[in-house]
Amino acid sequence: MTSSADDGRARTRPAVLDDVAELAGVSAMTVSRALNAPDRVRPETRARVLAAVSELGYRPNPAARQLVTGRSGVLGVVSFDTTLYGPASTLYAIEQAARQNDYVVNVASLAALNRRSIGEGVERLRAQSVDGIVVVAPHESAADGLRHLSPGLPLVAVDAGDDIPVPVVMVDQRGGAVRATRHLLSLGHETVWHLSGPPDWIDARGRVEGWRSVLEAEGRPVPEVAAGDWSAYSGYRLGKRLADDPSVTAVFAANDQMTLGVLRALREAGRRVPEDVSVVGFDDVPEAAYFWPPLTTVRQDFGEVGRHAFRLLIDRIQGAEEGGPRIVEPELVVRESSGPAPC
Amino acid sequence: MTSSADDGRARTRPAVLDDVAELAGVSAMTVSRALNAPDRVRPETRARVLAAVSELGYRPNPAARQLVTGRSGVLGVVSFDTTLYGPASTLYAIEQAARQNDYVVNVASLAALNRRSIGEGVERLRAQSVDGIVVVAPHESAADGLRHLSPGLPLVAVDAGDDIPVPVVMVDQRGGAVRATRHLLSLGHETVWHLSGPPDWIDARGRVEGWRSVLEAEGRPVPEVAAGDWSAYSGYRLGKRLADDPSVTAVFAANDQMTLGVLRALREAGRRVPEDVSVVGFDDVPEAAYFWPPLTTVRQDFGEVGRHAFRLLIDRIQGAEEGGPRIVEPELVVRESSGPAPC
DNA sequence: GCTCCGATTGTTAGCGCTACCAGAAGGGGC
DNA sequence: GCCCCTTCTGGTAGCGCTAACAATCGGAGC
Repeated sequence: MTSSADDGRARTRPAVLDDVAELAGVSAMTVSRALNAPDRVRPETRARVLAAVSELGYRPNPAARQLVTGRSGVLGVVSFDTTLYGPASTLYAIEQAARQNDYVVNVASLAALNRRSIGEGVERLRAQSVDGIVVVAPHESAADGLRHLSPGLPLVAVDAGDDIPVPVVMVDQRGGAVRATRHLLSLGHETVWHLSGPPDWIDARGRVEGWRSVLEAEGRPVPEVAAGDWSAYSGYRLGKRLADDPSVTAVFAANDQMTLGVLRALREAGRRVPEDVSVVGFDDVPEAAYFWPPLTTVRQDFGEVGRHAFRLLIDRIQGAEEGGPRIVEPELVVRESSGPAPC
Repeated sequence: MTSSADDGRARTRPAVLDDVAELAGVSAMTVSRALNAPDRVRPETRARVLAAVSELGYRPNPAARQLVTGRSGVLGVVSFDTTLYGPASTLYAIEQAARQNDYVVNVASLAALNRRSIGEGVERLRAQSVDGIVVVAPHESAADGLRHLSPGLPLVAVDAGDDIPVPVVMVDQRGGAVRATRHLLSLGHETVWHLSGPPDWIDARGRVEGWRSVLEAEGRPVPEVAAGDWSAYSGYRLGKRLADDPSVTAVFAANDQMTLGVLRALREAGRRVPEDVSVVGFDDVPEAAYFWPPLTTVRQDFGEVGRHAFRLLIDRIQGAEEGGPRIVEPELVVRESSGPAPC
């Protein structure tokens, strides 16, 4: 009865728990329970409460709840350049998984990539009291940054190398590169040239290692590695050099964008793919099947990576022990850019 | 003095405002001011406070602050599939702008696109009490969803059409399509075929309109529009049909991915680009310059879009009047996929 | 009939911070 | 010397919620 005035003045301020309690004729605590622990309240009571909730359009105030429970229901994702296909896909998968588990996701995209920026990203999220953080930054500076973080916040890293003190989800870059290189050798090529990503990126390194290990194991010549920056432009620039060398018959480039540049360089030099030169990429971006020729490449399942990262983080938040790294195996997708070595 | 025990037990719980106050020998209120309104505190006092803050590693509790101020410092972004280049770039720009203004960004990626999912995305963010929301979902269902939202939360839409009750940032899709179409006509082509995006997407519609308006104004035949789904595959499939029709000499596709598919279809049919057929895309994704041939396309400045959206949202949050829509003009980038009509 | 138990609801206190109002201290004007 | 005004600092209360305990009630068990 005392609130009848409220009805008159229409809804001037949003409803709070007490308003619901009053309307339902119960205590605030009961409303709280009806919402958070339904089976600790008699069904009729709960029905009355829910009716009041919906009549008033009540929304729980997360700040108030967090203040007392200490949990926010927010996860943070720190990532380098979420414009790139890999990070964007990983972020997306994390976000989907989070939603299904009633978490929401805060992002901190890094414009630069160095130890400081990682730390800043983490701090920025921590200042919002997220419950945990996924760091997606497969760069040596990230590994470095992670080693110097103040502890106390559940944290998971993606592709950050295995020598860091946090649980990690990794794509087996090495294995992917091994598959790509073996594939080319099995087609009869004498050896394989590699255009790598930036050497300070963890996954670029893994791909170089995998490629090299196969050549060495097979006793093949190991050509010098040229490093690009993941961009199609760098692939084009480095590809031009390879195109001029008639002994080059097989190229493995560190990602699909670079490969696109290589394809263009080869074409401009009049070398046919795959008749004269075979080309293999990495990632399997959605467009790769429509490159010309359709690209043989190594598919990374970023969705899987994101889901693992989420799971791992939740486990950490709930206090589980730190397990070993979760490894996601990439898969060779053979299309038409690779073929038998020319005679 | 009363806290000397704390030092002994090492840091068992995180420092709070009172701890800082005690260490600095001031009241909690003064600490709060030193941190939030530095010029309302004597410099020496502030220095003492800051020293105490850093000695204790104090971090303000955002939940507590929000509870009393009513503001969270969090912005929400609702977007469809942040894996796509456009949404990802817009999100990225918003995030960068937000960071520079001490906001953080909470994402809700939509897996499906319909009125309900938009509403759910907004509700999910609102339940976290974000200070405002940007909806990046250039789809008619978004416009629809936005019309049915409960009010009271600052909201800005990106590319959502101009008939909705929220401020909006738009790329002038029509203008971009006009430029692309005029460019092709100016090269001597009799008319231009269009492969559109899904017709329920606002920007797909704008591009169709722009294209059609030029043809009609110039009195050219208006070929039937075939609608794809933005994917390279759909471009390929529809492109095959065009490739079989020798009267087709100029194609404008609704985005760069679809254009990639078209290029492949043309090549498979033995039609040369640009000698036999000219092709123009839309977006200017980073790879477009490395397609074969390098793609003439219409560049959208997603960074600009994101920055505008952020600005607009902040203005709304601070209670500014709703201005007209902000329009971002796209720009034609001429490369080598378009050339003179064959004689 | 009385005790005891579980199921249900209520009461109290406090999470960490800032708005609001007071009070104290210092400086200028007469 | 006194008053007023500005500058700085402190006390009090309360934001909206839930943890922890207390209270109540109906019925089972004897």
